[in-house]
Amino acid sequence: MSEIGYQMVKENLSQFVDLTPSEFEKFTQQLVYKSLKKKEVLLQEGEVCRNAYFISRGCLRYFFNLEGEDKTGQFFFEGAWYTDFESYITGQPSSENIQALEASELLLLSRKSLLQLFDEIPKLERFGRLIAENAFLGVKARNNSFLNQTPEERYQTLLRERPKVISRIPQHYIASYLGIKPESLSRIRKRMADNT
Amino acid sequence: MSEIGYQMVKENLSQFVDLTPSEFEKFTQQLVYKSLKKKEVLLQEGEVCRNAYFISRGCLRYFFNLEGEDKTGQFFFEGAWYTDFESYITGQPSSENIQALEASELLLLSRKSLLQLFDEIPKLERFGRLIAENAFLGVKARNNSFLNQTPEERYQTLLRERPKVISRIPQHYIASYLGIKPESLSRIRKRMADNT
DNA sequence: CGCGACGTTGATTTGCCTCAACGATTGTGG
DNA sequence: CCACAATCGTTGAGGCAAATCAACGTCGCG
Repeated sequence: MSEIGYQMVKENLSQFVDLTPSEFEKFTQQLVYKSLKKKEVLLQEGEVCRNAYFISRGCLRYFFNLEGEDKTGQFFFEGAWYTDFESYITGQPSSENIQALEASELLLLSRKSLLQLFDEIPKLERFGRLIAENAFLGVKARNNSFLNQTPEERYQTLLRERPKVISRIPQHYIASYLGIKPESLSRIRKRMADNT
Repeated sequence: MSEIGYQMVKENLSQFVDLTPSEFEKFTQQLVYKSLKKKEVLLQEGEVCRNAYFISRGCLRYFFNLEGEDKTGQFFFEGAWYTDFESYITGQPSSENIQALEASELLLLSRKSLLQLFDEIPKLERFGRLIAENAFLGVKARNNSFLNQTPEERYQTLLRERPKVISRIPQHYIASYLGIKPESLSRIRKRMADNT
């Protein structure tokens, strides 16, 4: 594991739980390094998601493939964890796809390793719970954005609150995330530019 | 607590965790009965959601109020638990409203009581975790419905998978849940009837 | 260098929204 | 218990935003 990745995991964990150096060591020993090329697919729908991914560099998205069309669920950047919880926890095949949008470096934590760590370091359960709670809040916020906002408003929220998405993600993926077509996002942007 | 409510909680709990009669007794002793009239509001946005609600009779919805208009997040029926997790856990003011859509009977479990029960009956933590996991899956499924389906498809899914919603919830609330106006739902129904 | 991916623009269609009106049903106060 | 009012669902006309289909320029990568 790279020194930088090591440091990033440490910072991430310390937000949730206080580990001694030796406990932290135990944690990192379970992590498996994986590098990904741009556009490489990490998990295909139908496969079981056996790992949680810590992104030490790059970014991921998860998406659905419907009738040949991609629908982006969410983007994740360096410093974050992602996994398909449902598949990870239950061992059922995943219904989503996970893909790197940039050349990325990941640290993989298998379900098996995580459960073992829970045994060895009980206070890690707190980490597990807080990660799950965060995931819940994120999904619910996204829900509310669909319920309460128009596509244009969702785009403006993105501009305001997640500049990384705007600056690093190709526009047609953003459209797919907003639930509209690339042409429509192009026109929304044009409209907004005209009204300035 | 009514005998029926008692039995329903027992059935609910037994899906998640195995309690001895005396443990179950401890649990039920913490529950507070509350009855609600049709349309009565249980929690207003801005208030802290201090209780989880077990619905022993009737149904609830949670909704947002935007510019005088209601946007329904979800419906819940007898036999289910609901609470605004974010507010319940953090103690922050809730941004949603909770309302009974029928005359309902609830059993309230305060955050304080729950934490105390976790201490007394450690295996209840499992119940807490599973409830949270279920909630997560529910929210994510709803997310996917917005991302992957048209309003008409969402309505058809509802028809197929949640007949209780169709038969017991007034149509304009269903429209608000689907993210459309009552007039549009009426037209969708007409369209579907014509194409039969 | 050439090809494919990406973003833009135009013309047209489609589905939902808005505003308005109108029965039917529900609920309430006298 | 009835009469009236409010709520609810439906329908019509017209507007608007996104989808669709098509074309085209640019950029990046092999």
